[in-house]
Amino acid sequence: MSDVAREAGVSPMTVSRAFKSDAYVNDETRKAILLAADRLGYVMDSMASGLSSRKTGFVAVTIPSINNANFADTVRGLTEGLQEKGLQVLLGYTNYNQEEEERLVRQLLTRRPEAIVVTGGTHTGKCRTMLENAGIPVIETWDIPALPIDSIVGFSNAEASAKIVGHLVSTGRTKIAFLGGDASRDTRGFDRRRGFVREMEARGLDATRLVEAGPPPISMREGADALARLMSRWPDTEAVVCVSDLAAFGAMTECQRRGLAVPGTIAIAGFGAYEISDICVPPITSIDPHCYQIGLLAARRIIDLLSDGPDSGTESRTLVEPSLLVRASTLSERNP
Amino acid sequence: MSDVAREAGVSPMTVSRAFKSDAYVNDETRKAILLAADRLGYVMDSMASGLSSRKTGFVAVTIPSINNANFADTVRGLTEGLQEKGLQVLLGYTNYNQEEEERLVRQLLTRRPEAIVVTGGTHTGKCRTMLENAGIPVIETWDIPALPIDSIVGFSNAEASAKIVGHLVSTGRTKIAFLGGDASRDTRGFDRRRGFVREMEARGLDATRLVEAGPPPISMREGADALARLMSRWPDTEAVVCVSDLAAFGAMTECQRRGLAVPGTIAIAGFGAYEISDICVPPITSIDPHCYQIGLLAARRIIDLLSDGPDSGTESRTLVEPSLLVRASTLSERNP
DNA sequence: CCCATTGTTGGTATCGATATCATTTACTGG
DNA sequence: CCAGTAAATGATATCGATACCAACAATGGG
Repeated sequence: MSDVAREAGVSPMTVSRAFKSDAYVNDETRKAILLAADRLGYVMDSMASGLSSRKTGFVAVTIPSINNANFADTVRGLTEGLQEKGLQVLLGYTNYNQEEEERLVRQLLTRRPEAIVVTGGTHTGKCRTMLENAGIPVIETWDIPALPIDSIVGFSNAEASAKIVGHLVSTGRTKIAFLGGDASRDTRGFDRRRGFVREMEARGLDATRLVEAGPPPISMREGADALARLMSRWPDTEAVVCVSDLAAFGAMTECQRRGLAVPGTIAIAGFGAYEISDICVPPITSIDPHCYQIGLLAARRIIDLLSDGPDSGTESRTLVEPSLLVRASTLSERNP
Repeated sequence: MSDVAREAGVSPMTVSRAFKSDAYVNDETRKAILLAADRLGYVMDSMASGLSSRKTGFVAVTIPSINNANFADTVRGLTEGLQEKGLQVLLGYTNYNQEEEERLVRQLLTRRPEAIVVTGGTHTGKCRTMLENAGIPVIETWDIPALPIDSIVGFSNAEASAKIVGHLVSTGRTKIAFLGGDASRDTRGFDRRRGFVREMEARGLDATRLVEAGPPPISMREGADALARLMSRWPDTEAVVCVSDLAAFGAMTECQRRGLAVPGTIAIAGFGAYEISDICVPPITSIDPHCYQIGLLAARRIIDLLSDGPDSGTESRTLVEPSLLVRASTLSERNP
C-alpha cells in the first residue's frame, strides 16, 4: 500500500481511504490512486484490513452437505443477501455430524467472522458454548429449536410432515409408511419422522410403518432399497412419505421396476421441492421449504443485527411457512 | 493471547508456540496453556496469525455454480485433500459468467490465499493477469487450456463427446443430435458440442442436429423443452447426446410423456455421472469425469507446489481420463 | 474580519499474532 | 570438568492495514 502511496504521491492513509467508498477523498486524488494501484497490480489485503478495523467481512456458514441442492439454495440466498453489504460467505460442511460441526465451528471462529449461520438447532455442548460466547450474531436455520442460541430462521419439519399426512388421508389413503429419518444423525429428518408419527396417531392411524434408510445423506439408491424393504414387510401399503425428494424418486424408480403403479397402487410424497420431483413422470408431491428464502432472510437478519446493535427490536424468530406441492404421485385413487 | 499467557504464567510467545504442533514447548507447559485457553474460552485469531506468518491457510476456489453435484464433488475432493495440511477452502461461484469470475477472483485475492483453483481455462484478460501476477500456484481444472496459466488438472471435454459418439455409432445409430452447449457462456459445454461435431464429421455423419438449450445451468426442464424442439425439427433422430445428465434426464421424461421408447425409438446419453442417470428407468449412458478425483489431484498438486517451491519437478498437466458408462438408455437396437 | 464548519490530508499508535534472535538451563562426550 | 548441543522460553520488531487525532485550506455567516 505504501508503494501505491509513493506512486500516487500521497500518504498511505489516503490510499487506504481511497479504497473505501464512503471516506473523505478528493475525486481526482482517488482517481490517481486507483490508477496507480492498477499500474502496480496492487490488490488490497483484506486480512490486514480486518485485523485493524475488527471487521473481517466474513460470515461463517455451516451446512450438513455441500452436495445437496436444498442447502446450496440456502447458501445462494445468503451469499446474495450479504453481497450488497460487502460480506463474504465462509462456507463449511459437517457431513451431518455434530462432532464434525464442533470442529468446523472452532475453525471458522478463528477467522473472526462477523456472524455465523448454522443449520439446525442441535449441537454438542462445547459447540453451543463456543457459539454463545463468540460475541457475534448466531443464526440457526432449517429448524425451530426449543432453546435458540440467538436468532432463528426456520420452519417446523414436524408440521411439514403433518401437512403431507393430512393431504394423503384426504385422498383416501390410511396405510401410510414413512421412509428415512435416521434418529442418530439427521435431526431434521428425524423431526419429519416424529411429525409423521404424531400426526398419524392423532388421526388414529397405524404409525408403525417406519423404514430406516440409513444415515444421511440418503441417496436415491437408498430410497429405492428402502422401498423394496417396505413392500416386502408391508405389501399392502398405500402411500409412502419420504424424508426427501431424492429418496422419493429412488423409491418411485423401484416401483417402476416392480410394476407398481404410482399413484394407482401406491402414492409417493417427498420433501424439498428438488427439480427432479417436478419433472419426473409422474411428478412427485413435495414440500417446498423455501430454501433460498431462508438464506435471504438469514442474511437480512444478520445485516439488521450488525447495523442496529445486538438487541435490535425485530423478532429473533423468523418463521418460513413450507408449501405443499400436490402433484400426480399422490392423486386421489377415485380421481386418477 | 496475552490474557492466556498471564493466566498460564508464561509469555505470549510461548502461548503462540503451544498452539502450533511442531514447536519446542514443554509438554506440561503446553498442557497448562491449553487448559488456561479453555478456561478463558480463547480461540486463536487465524487472521492475525496469517498476517504475521504470511500464511493465511486459505486456498481460493471458484466454481461456476454451487448448485451442481459435479462441482460440489470437486470441492469435496479439494476440501478433503487440503484438510490434512490445515488448508481451508475459500469458495466462490461465478454463475458461469466471466465478468463475475473476474470480480470474484479479485475479491478472493484480497484474502491472500496460498493458492487458487479455478474452473475452466477461459478468463477475461484482467482476470488472467491477476492470476498470473498473484504469485501463488494457480490450478485450472475441468479443462485442458491451450495456454495454461500455471498447472492444470483436467480432461478433454471434446474427447469425452467423441467417445459417446463412437459408442452410439457402434450401436448402429447414425442420426445423432446434440442438445445444449451454449457457445457464449459455458466453455466446457461448448467444447463438448465441438467434440461432437468434429467426431461426427470425421465419421462422415451429419453433424447439424444441434439444439440450443439456453445459457447454463441447463435444468432438467430445459432439457425436456429442447428435446421437444429437437423432435419437431428432426423427427427421425435416433440418438441424442446431452450436455449433462440433468438435461438428458429431462429429455428422457419428455420422451416418456410423448410415448417415445428409450432406447427403442431414441437413445439418450448424458454427461457427468450424476446419481440420477444411474437410478432412473432406464438408466442413462453417461461419462464419468471423476469430479472428486479432480479435486483431490488439484489438492495434491497444491500441496506439492507449496512444499517443494514453485518449480517442482512434477508435470504441471495432470490429466484425468473420463470413463464411459454404458447403460440401458443406449442399448443396441438389435439387442434391446 | 473572525470563528465555526466542512473537505481533505497526514502522523502515530495499534489490531493479534509470529519471525528472529537472544538467553538460560540441562545434558553429553571426550 | 568444560565446550558443544539441544530444549525451552522470552524480548522485540514487524506483518499491512485502519482508528484516531491533528492540521490546514476554503467557505460562509454574523
